[in-house]
Amino acid sequence: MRYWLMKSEPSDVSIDDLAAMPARTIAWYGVRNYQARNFMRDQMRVGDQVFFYHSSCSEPGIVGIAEVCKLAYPDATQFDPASKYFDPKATSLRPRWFNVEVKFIRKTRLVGIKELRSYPDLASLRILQTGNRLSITPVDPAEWNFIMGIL
DNA sequence: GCCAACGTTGGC
DNA sequence: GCCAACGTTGGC
Repeated sequence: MRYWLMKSEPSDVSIDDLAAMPARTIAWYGVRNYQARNFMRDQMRVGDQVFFYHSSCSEPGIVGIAEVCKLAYPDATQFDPASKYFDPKATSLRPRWFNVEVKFIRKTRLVGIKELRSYPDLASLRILQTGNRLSITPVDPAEWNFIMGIL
């Protein structure tokens, strides 16, 4: 089992939005970065644990825990001309984008990016590295355990 | 709104 | 394959 951190803009999908979904699950649609796609398509397995992170907002940081509940499959929005995620180069025979589905586990207190940066134990956390913009990043077990310990 | 740090695109 | 131009991310 692996650990991940997944960013979402709360104005798009917040942790509360996830908790309010019918089965408390959501398709992680809209990823249009190959590295992030590859993590979902090639490495994520059902049961992997996820830190849910709010980005591009007034209080960026970890806000909850989720779990991968469905393996990657083609992202439906790439085929929808009305979607902002439409990709004219994608076809059903050759889909370009994939998404997993995640399930709400629980909310946590807000662990802001400034606090995350304050812990030497988290110095190697991927999202804290300069210039890292990946919306999905792996989290080392040691990093996961450390953060679980400060929640 | 700014801007650093990317990733992608497309002409050559 | 190179690389300049462009678009995006995301904290501040």
